[in-house]
Amino acid sequence: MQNVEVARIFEDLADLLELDGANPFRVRAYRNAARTVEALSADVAAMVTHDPAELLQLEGIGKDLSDKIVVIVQTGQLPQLEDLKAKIPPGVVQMLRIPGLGPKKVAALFKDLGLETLEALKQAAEEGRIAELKGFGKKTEQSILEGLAIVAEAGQRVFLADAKVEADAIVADLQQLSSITQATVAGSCRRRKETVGDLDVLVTSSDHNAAMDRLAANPLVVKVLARGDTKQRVRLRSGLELDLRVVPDESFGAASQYFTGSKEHNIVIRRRAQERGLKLNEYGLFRGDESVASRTEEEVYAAVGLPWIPPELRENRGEIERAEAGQLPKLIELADIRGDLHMHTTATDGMNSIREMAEAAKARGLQYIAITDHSKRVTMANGLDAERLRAHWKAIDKVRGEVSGIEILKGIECDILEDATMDLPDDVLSEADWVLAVLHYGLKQPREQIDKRLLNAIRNPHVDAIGHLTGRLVNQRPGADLTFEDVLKAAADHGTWLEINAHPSRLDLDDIHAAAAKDRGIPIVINTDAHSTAGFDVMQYGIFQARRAGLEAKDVANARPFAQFQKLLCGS
DNA sequence: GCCGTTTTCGGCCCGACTGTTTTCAGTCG
Repeated sequence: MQNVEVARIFEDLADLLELDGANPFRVRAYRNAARTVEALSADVAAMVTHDPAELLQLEGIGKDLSDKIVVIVQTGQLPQLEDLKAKIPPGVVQMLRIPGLGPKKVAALFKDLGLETLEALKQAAEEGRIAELKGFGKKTEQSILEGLAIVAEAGQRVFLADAKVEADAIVADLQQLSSITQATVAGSCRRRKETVGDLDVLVTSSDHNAAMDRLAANPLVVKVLARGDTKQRVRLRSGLELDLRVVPDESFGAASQYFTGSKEHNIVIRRRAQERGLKLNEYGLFRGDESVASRTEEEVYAAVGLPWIPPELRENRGEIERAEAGQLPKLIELADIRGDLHMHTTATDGMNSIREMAEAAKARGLQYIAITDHSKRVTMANGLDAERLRAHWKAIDKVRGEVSGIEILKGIECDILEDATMDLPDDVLSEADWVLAVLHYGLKQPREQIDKRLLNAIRNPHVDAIGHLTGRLVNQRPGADLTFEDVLKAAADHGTWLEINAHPSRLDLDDIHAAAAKDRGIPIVINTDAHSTAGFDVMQYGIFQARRAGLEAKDVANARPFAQFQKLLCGS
């Protein structure tokens, strides 16, 4: 039983309780518990086995919830959830995904009209039966039909990389308007979450109509969904929805803080304000009617007794306590990166030659790279056997002689096979400058076997680092089931490093795992996994992920100059 | 359901917008 599975059960239970009309604060307690469990690097299943009383130490977990976690871990399910599932059909829960429909309205549709599926909902809306329901009307009925179409075609969160491009373009366009004095992206996009559900853009202007008209006229916008004095919501061509907020110039700091979130972070910050006799909203921090702070985020945080907290950390996962103690990390930046230790060439499934990759890396200011083409198991990518690999390394030697000003390591991305052996023999691996071991196949094997494969690779003296540890693909497939704590301990013991793969669809390690690795003193490498010279562009997303994990330059091996990098590599 | 040197009961962040309403509930972020 993985933590995410336990969290999922609490989330499902919260949804169902909400539909059942439960006390909203009780619902929140379940959602908080889900968050806590999901953000935990330790295994709750292991805690149950070891000593269930440990669960009570977790934030938002009391007697009742800790008992429920024990039941979930021991039986794989929760009777209370099963009871509610029997009472409320899954189609009713799906209705919650329709914009504008919350628990109250969905409950009415279910109870008063007996609608149990999205199909039944559509039919009822088309027949005009919904508008007749108390609290509903023609407009709600119409928006349900539109919402159903949206849920059917997409509704998924999009990669940060895609969302950020659109948000940045819209901000740049708004900045062209002379009446707009300041503009910024806020929300989860500013926090650099790996996926983004919608976009938030904040501007300061004395003329809210001009700002909203400008956004409405942007070619990326297909529909204005709502418009008031301070807020406009639009749908973009990509399907993403974007909220524009217009606030007075003097409120920019308070509004940035407010709209950047996260919700959980802001709840704690506002509680701190309350404790100081203050009230915090998007316009400022107030004592009575008097504004105490509002112009900059720094002012707002200072007024509640904290230093400014970088957006990437604002998740209420300990950053507020660290800020209070003066222990916020100095987060790594893109400019700190000196090397890239994972990339492909035309020898396997890359688009560019060794030389082209080396020159492109050098042009971006990198001091060293490792060429890491696939090993033979990856037949689809024309993976290298020992003979071809040795020839490839000879070709790298040749380029080393031709391209100056950049170090090129002879590397390999070697598969860890399903039987827990390496795809290439030790004598070949021993000739490499850099061995990145990875799982590509058999990701659905049972946890015991995945653990065995990873631990074998970590203990192999020729393996320098494990690449994209879990093999997860964001929004597409979960990672392999593994005992993360055992993997971390082994990596720390054997001096094996762990990669943050910067590709927007991988971002593996995730922020929680990367933070746990840092705590163990395991060096992290942030690599692009570039399959072309343009592939180097994704480094920024790896940096964002590292920042959300609280990593500093000193935690990242390839943020070191080459001599120091090599020294660290030899010592490990 | 959780939490607590103000509390073991009574709180639990805060405001904008919409639609269906004649003053507000529901939804959203």
